[in-house]
Amino acid sequence: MTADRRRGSESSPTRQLLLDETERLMLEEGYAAVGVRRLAREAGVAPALVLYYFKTLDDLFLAVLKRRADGEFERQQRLLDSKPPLQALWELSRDPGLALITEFMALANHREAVRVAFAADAERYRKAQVEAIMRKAESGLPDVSPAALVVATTGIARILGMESALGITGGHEETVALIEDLLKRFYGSSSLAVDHD
Amino acid sequence: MTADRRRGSESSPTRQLLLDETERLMLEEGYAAVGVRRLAREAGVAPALVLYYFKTLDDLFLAVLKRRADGEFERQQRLLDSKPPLQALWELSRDPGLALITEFMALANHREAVRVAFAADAERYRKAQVEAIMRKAESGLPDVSPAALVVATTGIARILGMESALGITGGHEETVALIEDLLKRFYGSSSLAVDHD
DNA sequence: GTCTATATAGTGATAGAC
DNA sequence: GTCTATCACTATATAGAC
Repeated sequence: MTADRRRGSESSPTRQLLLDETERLMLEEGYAAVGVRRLAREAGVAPALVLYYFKTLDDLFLAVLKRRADGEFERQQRLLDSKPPLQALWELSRDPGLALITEFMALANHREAVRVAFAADAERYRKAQVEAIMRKAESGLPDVSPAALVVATTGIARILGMESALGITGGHEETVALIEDLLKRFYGSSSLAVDHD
Repeated sequence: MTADRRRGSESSPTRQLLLDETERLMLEEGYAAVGVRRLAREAGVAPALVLYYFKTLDDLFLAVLKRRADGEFERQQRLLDSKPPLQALWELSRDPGLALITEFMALANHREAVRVAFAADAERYRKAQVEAIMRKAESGLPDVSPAALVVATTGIARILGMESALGITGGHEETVALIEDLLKRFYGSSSLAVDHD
């Protein structure tokens, strides 16, 4: 299973370094900044070495996506179980660290292989989120579809993040206040001070 | 004012054709498919002619954005005044024709000139939307910030469109049902059957 | 207003030496 | 596992003929 799409071992330090630098480049300059030569320069290796570990750029992006998705899924599950799930979701989706997701969303529009993998991950995450809501459904929860709550909550959080990145901020404060007020009403008035880190 | 960024008259049929083909390419294959050679081939002209009308690719994208923004703004204002504004906004933001906006959003991440112009347009649209809500604020409207309602309504609609384009559909039906139910409660139970065209 | 021809630089990817 | 050298192709942009 390791034979034809990739050379080198999965645990190779160089390979990990290339994945790290790819994530950094995507976050700091966008996915378009990631190329064989540029990535090699950032990592301090020869361009051909990038293609030794990742036969194509698709393979590189897919590897970044996979490493992220696995790690983040576990983090999500932990948070979903540690506090009211909708509130956990709101905080998770507003985490600036999730900017990489936005970048992958854009990338998915232009690379079919990434699109397929990204969509599969997104559905997997969403399924787990809906299940967490249903699992912990308490009396305070309104009589609406858990799936709709998940989509609306994460969707608004992500739109706010995307717009902010473009310098669009009109109405953002009011929207954050509205959502956090609604969460407060759903879950009672425990502190909702969101700390991102 | 026509001198140094562009040659050719603003009403030139060839220029209009290039703008049309750019929009079509962006919608069908994404902004990355738009280049001097490709666009020229699609329009059936020589590559250099593209650069005769648009000195740089930035100028081309900016011209597409401007032509769209002007036309759509008028359409938005008409719809905002012809029916309950939040409902108008929901329908407007779900119009598949707005997929071009998503493409520009992605493009804005990678072209500073486009980012600035796009952000200015977005703030202008949002301002007009909030004003329409306030202008027609009726008894049925809930006691929440009009700006928050605008951001949430348009944001959810746009996220649904973006996800659909990637093949992510989990929870979408439920979300549409939730929003349309809320709109019904806000505005009474007049027909909400959405017709996109 | 439209074209050909070209300049300069970039890209992803491969072969093969070490 | 890492390198140099190179292939084939694309990019934006310009100069100047018609």
